[in-house]
Amino acid sequence: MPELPEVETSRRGIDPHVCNRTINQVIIREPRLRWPVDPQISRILPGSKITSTDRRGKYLLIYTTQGCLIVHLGMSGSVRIVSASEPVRKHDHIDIVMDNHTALRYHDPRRFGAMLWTTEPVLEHDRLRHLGPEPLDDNFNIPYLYRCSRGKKVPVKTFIMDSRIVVGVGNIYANEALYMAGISPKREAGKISRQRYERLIAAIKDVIANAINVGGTTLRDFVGSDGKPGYFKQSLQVYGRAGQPCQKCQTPLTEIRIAQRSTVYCRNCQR
DNA sequence: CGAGCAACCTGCATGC
DNA sequence: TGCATGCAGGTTGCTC
Repeated sequence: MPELPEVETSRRGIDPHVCNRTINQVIIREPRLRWPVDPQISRILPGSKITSTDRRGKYLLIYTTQGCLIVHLGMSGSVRIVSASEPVRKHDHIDIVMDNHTALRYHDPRRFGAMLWTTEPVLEHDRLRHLGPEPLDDNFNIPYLYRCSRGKKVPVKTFIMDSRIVVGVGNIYANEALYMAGISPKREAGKISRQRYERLIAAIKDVIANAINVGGTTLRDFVGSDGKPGYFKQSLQVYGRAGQPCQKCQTPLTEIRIAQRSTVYCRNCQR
């Protein structure tokens, strides 16, 4: 479910419901996420106030007067605002209960996600320290990406999915951006010209910005109902379309695996 | 050091 | 109907 646009959509959805609320209780039903949830937070957080939310890559940041919760949704995680009395479903692992009897409820069947706690400067946290620039930021630009790519032997798809290079480009958007840029996902990152990286950067910024914008229109549903945003499916050009004709040249789209991830591309348009 | 890949989990679709 | 298999939007941390 969650790539960067979904995380941003979630953040925007919960923000007005959590900011300036005081935390009454933290209920940890299942601490075994990607990393164990610090049991101390059930003691520390009650009484403190949520001051703001932010996002770094796919990490959702919830700042409080005592420290910061760093939330990752993994492959299957979601957060939503519920009435604190709403019955829990399977995989509702954590509730942050607030003073108006609502709760921020964390749900994650596969438990690849995380909820970390820090009282240190957040961006220096071990999980965030090594992250590359945000894809929509101006410091994700041609000189930067071109320089990073030199000498890299990995396929360009693996390269742009590396969070040390740029954050937030997951499997879906990597496939889409490479299609938009006309670059084969298999091509060696270090052997791609500056000009072609220019196209690729534009494509990455475009696909992510569009997904965030569309996500915004279904924001209320997303938060209220726990449903998938469902926005992207219509606009996807290659992901999940193996065998179907390329929209530009009608060649059937090819599916291969790169670094164990499903990769779909047009072998005619993408070189 | 970089590159490749197994591992962490559950749910769901598919095929026998 | 039941069971085995393979796949899924992410990331870390092993090996070589």
